[in-house]
Amino acid sequence: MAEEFLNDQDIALGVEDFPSERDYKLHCLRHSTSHIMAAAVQQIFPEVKFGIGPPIKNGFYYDMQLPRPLTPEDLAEIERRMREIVKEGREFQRETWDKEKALEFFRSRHQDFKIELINGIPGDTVSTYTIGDFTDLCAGPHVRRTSECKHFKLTSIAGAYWRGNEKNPMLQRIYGTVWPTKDELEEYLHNIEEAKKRDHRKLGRELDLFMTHEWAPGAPFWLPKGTIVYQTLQRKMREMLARNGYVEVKAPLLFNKDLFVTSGHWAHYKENMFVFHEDEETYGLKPMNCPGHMLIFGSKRRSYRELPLRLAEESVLHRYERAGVLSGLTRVRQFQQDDAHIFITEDQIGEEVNNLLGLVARVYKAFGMSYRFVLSVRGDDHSNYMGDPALWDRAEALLAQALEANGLEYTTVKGEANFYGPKIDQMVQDSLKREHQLGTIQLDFQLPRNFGLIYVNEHNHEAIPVVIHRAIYGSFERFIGILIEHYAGAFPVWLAPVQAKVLSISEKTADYAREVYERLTAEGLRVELDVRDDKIGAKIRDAQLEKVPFMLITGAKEAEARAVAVRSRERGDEGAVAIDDFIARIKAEADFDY
RNA sequence: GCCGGUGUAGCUUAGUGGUAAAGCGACUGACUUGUAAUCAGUAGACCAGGAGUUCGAGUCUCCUCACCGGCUCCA
Repeated sequence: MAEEFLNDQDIALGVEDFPSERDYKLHCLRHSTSHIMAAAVQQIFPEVKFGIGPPIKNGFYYDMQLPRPLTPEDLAEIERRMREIVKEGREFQRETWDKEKALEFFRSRHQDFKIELINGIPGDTVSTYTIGDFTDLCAGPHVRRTSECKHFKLTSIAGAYWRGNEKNPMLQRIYGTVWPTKDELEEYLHNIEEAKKRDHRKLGRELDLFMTHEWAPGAPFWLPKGTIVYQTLQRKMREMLARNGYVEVKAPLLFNKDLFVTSGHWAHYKENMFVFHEDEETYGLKPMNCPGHMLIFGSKRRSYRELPLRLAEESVLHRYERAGVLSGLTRVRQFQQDDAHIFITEDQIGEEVNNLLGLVARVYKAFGMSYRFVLSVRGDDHSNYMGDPALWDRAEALLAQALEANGLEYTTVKGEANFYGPKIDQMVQDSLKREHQLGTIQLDFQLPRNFGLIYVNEHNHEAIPVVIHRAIYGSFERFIGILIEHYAGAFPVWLAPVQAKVLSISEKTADYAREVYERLTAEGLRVELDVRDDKIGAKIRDAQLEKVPFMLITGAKEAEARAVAVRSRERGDEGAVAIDDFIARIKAEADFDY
């Protein structure tokens, strides 16, 4: 560890908790810059009350209560004062104080949040760090001097509840980023700009994939090109499920509230449902397919010989998401899932979850997407969950075993389980590295009991089935949103809304271009025709911006030879080939199954 | 839902109290083109919606809606 960099007392502090020295160094740098920001804010607003100011991925933030909302001009002024503090090269001075002394100190400065924090710290002492006239409660570690923190930028202002609880007061949060070198800072800012170009909301509009309208918040319109992507994903998934023992059903979208009372959604999920009244009855749009599938299972006497019974459904679902959380395709109110409910015996859980994890791996491999698994288990307060704690223990253990049996890395998160059971979620990142949940495998010991579901086992006894709720894409909407960003809009041939575009050199060869277009269309390919009175360069530019995989240039030479000059989206001019040869090639590329 | 911001032509933006602009796109015409933008012309906006202040509002105030960045919550 560079001794110049760190505070003497901090050199041994916590380094072993980090995967590398660089991570440790970045942690200190970010945490220290957060203190510098707080010191600058205190100069401008002496009455500020500080919350917490931790380092985070790529930067840091500090939460604070201020007399008025911050403006972008404030950020510039804070940055200016931070640069002064950096230039001064103030030393980070660590001290250990008795709690009494700390309480007195922060009380005299009306730092209510710090007092709350001190009271929550075990032991008799706390540590503080001082840079010049700014002293903060802090466990450390920090860099030696503020001059280490040169390459920073404040990035945004946001609101955040004190201690993350929406019943607590909302503080103002300033986000910033900081790096060891100027180049790294610039690279980081550049990468963010680049990532914004891949934003699915921007590309969705530019590529005519989907649109939204203020009269239907949270409900995307799928335009012709987006609908091709949507339906292609549906078709490939259906084909795979059909090969893997699933049957598809279509249940109603609108149900009497009694269904949801029975399922438990009325008690636990009503706030997220669209509910209305008709004929003195209360109805709800289904937010999930599971209750309908429970009715299908319960509609007749079932035998163990029917299990596993895998009911798939892609119906439209509605969830009332709070207005502030809607976002593009990744958080919507109306969507479809590649949903299925698998009814099994308790003995079949391990094998079924194993098989499912295999399907998941197969699908995601097709897109080359990276992901991680999260095992969500229940929290400490069992009253939030339905059913016997012993059943929960069993369910949680079975999911962990299946992950381990498949050699999959996962993290366990307490308190994230559904009210009816634990689950394995699959997380992926969008282009800005924000994480989203896609696939999910949820064990459920509760819902079948609520619906009184039974099957007759091999001993002619009645038994209660276990249900697995599962989706591989998650929702089509969110999956496509992620996929657009993953490919930056340049879909592979099998998924591309337009697989090839025929471009005529001039009007003289427009007839031949049209002939090629009709020939390819008749072969079942998705083709567009551009015979505008424009230069070939302009047509290529447009097709390239539309991210069409193949441009087929047709001029006099090609008409003569019954050929097309192929230009690849990725590789440029590939020369002329016979029409039939091109058809064979593109069909080979479009031939695809999970 | 909460905090902050934004909303001007299909898209990207200019316009800070006095007659709504530009580029791209669209349309029309000319050009007939060989691998990322040919030229010219035309049309297109009650400035998100509503209320108010003012002689006068895209511009100031208030309310509503949508969107963006976060928080909380979740496919």
